Amino acid sequence: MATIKDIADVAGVSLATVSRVINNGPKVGDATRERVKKVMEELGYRPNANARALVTRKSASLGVVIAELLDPFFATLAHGIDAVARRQNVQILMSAGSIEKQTELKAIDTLLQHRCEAMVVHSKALDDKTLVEFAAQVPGFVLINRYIEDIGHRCVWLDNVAGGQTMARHMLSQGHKKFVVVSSKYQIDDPIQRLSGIRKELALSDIELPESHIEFSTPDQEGGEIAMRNLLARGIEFTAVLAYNDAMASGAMTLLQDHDVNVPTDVSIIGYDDVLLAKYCRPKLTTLHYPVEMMATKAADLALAYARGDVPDPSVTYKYTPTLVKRDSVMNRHAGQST
Amino acid sequence: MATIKDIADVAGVSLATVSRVINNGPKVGDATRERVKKVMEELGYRPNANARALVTRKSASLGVVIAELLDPFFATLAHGIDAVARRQNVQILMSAGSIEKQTELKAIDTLLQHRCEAMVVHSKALDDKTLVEFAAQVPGFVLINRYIEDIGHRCVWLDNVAGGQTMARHMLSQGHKKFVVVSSKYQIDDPIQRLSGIRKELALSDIELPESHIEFSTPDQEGGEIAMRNLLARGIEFTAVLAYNDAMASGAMTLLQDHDVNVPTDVSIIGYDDVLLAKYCRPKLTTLHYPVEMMATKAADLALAYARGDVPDPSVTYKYTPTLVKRDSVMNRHAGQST
DNA sequence: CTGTCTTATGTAAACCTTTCCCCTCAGTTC
DNA sequence: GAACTGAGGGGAAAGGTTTACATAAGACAG
Repeated sequence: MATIKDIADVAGVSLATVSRVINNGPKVGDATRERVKKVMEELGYRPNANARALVTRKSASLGVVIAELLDPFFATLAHGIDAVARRQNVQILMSAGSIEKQTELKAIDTLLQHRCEAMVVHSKALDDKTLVEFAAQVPGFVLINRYIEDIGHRCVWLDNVAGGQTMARHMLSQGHKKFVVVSSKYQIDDPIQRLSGIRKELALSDIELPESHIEFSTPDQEGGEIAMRNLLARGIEFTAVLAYNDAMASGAMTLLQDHDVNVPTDVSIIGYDDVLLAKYCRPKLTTLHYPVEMMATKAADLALAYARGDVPDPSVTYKYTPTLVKRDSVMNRHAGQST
Repeated sequence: MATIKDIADVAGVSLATVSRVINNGPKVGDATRERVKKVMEELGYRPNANARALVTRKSASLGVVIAELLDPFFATLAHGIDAVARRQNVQILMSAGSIEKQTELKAIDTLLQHRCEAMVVHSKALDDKTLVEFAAQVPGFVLINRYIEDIGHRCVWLDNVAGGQTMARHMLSQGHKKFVVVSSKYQIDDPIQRLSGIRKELALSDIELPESHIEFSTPDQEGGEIAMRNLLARGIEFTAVLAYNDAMASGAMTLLQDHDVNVPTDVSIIGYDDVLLAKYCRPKLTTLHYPVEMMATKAADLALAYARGDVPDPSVTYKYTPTLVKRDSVMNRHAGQST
């Protein structure tokens, strides 16, 4: 593959001049510029990104660590980041972290080996200290879906407690009094916070949520089915199901329907995330919208800005709040119709 | 960040020796090896991937070009590739091509700038010639979901004609005689081939498929709804819907249900791809399983193997065939029950 | 015509690794 | 004891680019 030197030789100029042309630098005569460009074209020249990164100590790439590409939630996340990367002409280095300590660590490490100075990281398995250390090393290290106070201005996160409250409040406003919760068995921040929000809100109405009314399972459709089966088997009476996410909600709903329990007439269900699935299950899922794509682009922009050395307004924080999306899986028990 | 030179100085050895330790090379005494390793540990040394790629002309990374991260089909594809990358200790460089000529071109170009010598490319917008040229330049250039004869041994693809035939054959076997097709409006190979397979199979039973029975729209749920709405508006009678993919099938199904048409009793629907959604929607979708994850890992393995200089058996080709997955969206009109 | 600016261009060092080739030294072999 | 062997280790070039610094040529004022 042609190098800058080949171009210089053919065009009869020095390496420096070619480099200036490539980078649209100043101090090059128009005639020379054109000639060099023409030669580059002819030889199919492509700058060597590695050499460039080596000498400039900048990588023109954005590292991304997410849990799991398969999950539509992360796919949306990746999509948002990709949009920014494309706009800013930056290559994405992607790794899945699987919410496992070793894997997440290795993913970040590899990114570091590439001297990637902007990264958007979704980490649930690593502890605060480790992440703060990485942040100290990498100027454009941005955390998504997690808040750590020490590096708060580099965290783009969702208020899950408020989310939990909103879910519960909506059900309460629709006249529901008997609740069960279908939660994730992975005890990372998210389910814990959402649950605490739920509890907080229910407490305001003097409703208690005994442990037996909460079932933990894998945060996917199958997990939702299993959790709901267990709840049913336990003979608990309820009219409202609060699910950890849309997948679990959908699974729970499927299982109820298989047991001839009508949704929402007999039992109402609310999800969380508002992924595509929410619109396409039947009945359509009432859920909380997680503005993940917006957050992803924000995180990517932020990472790239920090990497460039820009200092975004340090007073703003990047906390987002989920919003209620009313569809057809929740019924108003006062009025007797779904809302 | 510490460099090899720092390690050498502290450990009191030469650069060459440190390099040998890093690469587990020979010619290093046990004592020295240990000492160097210890120093590397202490200094938190991380090899510079860029410098390494520059000097070795190998990049230890795998380029991936896919259409669109949001699409669960591509998410699965990416997931399969990621598994291989992780196993082989290779970093993924990911770009979305959006099925647009310029974008796909640019994505590949960027990969090339990184001197990525293994890439898995999903391209629908670029012509054969362009791709063959790239393949000539990049040893590990592998095409997924596309077949080009000149580089047939570097294509991992699905037999879409056979897929179309299977869809039609299944519906015929269930006693269906009145067909409509919901296809993609993007006239790339896939919908054309699937449609031709359908036609071929129907012809065997002397059933014709007039143009008015085919509706083209975007290959997503909304497109499925729109297409079905148009078909209904046209007043066409049918009992079998053959959809371009699961998303369209699901959209079409939703619309039918909204019009009080029962699936599968009144109308049977078959999808294509067998993505997660097929299991989530109600009734569960009978569909063709596209072994995309298996194909993705195959493609990634192949790309990496070619990049290493290995020459896989040139006599084998990587053609896959979709298989029928029977769920609940198709009814047997002979027996009167869903199969 | 000399001196001073500008503008266009060239030279060479630096970025960090890998690897080829050379050197040294201790132990073997005859 | 000379010649050889092999292991452990070092020196230096190479890989492609950017950029600080140097240089050359022309423009222009005085």
